[in-house]
Amino acid sequence: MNNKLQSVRGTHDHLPEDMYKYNNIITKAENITSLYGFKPMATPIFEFSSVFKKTLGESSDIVTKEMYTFNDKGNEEVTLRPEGTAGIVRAIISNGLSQEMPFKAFYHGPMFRYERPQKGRLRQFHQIGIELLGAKSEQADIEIIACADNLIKELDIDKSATLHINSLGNIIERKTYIEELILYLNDFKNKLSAESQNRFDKNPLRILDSKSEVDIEILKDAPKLINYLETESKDSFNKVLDGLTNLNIAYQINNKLVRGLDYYNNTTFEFVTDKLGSQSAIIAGGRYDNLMKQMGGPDIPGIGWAAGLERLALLSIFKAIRKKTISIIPVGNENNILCIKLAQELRNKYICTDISYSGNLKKRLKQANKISSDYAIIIGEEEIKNNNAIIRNLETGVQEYIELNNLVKHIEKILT
RNA sequence: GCGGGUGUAGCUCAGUUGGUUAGAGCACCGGUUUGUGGUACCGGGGGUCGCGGGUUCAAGUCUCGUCAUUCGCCCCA
Repeated sequence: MNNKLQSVRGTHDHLPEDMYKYNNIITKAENITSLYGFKPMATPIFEFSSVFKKTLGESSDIVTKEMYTFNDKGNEEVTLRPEGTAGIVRAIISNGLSQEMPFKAFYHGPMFRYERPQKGRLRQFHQIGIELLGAKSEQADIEIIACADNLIKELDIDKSATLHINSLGNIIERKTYIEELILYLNDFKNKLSAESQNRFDKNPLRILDSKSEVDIEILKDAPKLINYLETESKDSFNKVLDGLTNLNIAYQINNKLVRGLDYYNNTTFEFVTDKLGSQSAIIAGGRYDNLMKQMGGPDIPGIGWAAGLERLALLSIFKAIRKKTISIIPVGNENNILCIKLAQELRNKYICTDISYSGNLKKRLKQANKISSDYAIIIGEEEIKNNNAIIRNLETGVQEYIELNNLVKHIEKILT
């Protein structure tokens, strides 16, 4: 195999079969989110780097080592978007849409992260997401999670996904908690795993979801974030949980769930699976009440989620719905014009029509069979002479002569 | 970024302790008297064994590097 020509590491070609599957998921997502009032929207694939640096957190892994950043010819520093939320929020500020709250956006498209590729983890991957701006109410949290749950059920992957939910509290509560956590962990600092020791200074919250057994053991008696939430945050979290219960959405409180992006607060959730190895999150999101203000816009709260298209696709079973197809087979070259006109007529009636380009009758029938056409229409000299065409059922092999004038109507009839 | 596995035809894989022109199935193309496909039979094309060094009389087989992929860590969708 000559592998000189290959796509860049961590990027995949989407061949027709993949596209059918991906488009199916995107269409379902668009339909379901529209039931909740989300409107489609798209932002550029790259932004000024500051859009991401400011929002994701200077110490986050995404910003420090995973961004595709470069200077363009005008010497502007730009970055291929590593996620969708920052761009949507930027667009809302840029376009003055903060007058139209609440604002509900649905988006999908490629994202880029320089990571080590693995199954379900690519350098160019695709996300589907929604963002709801301008709603502080827990109703928004509930609705958005319900929407994700709905999508998962629609894709028939609800049996392989579990909803994990947590509350990060507000900024002040989290700050107090982090201080306490550091105080507690300080005694064990040297016993922590190497990664966690590293996180100790950079982002201690992340130590919570360490998989190291030593860390887990140490964390057993660590202070819990939930105990540091004030009444307001606690009530809010309980309202969200209540709402989910009332909607029959099963969840698991996971107080170790800490999202890697700095802009989250209060409700944070993930739909996780155990079927994709270490890539467990398929849909993840949460509340980001400070993001817009932090970006220099008005003080408007937000909440949203993003789903990994490739991960959803790996979990879902999809069979493309094949449309009935007609193959038109001209015999000899004299009837080409007539045949292409006929094909056009059928296509105008929304009937999938294939017309063969070359070969003798045998080869053309073979071709029709290969693309699994339902019927073949054969038009040669003899047929023209008699003003008719052969219509052959490719499944049964039964064929009959139909007058050219009635051909389109006849085909419409047998296809229904 | 760290550690492990894998890499032979378009696809799935065989290739014995390193030894002559590298195989199979599927797929593809052609044929079985040329105006009838799917089945059957016959035939054919296609691989510098991921790439680059090294060891050896001799390497798909051993070794090193590299690229890709995959698993775990990390991170996350």
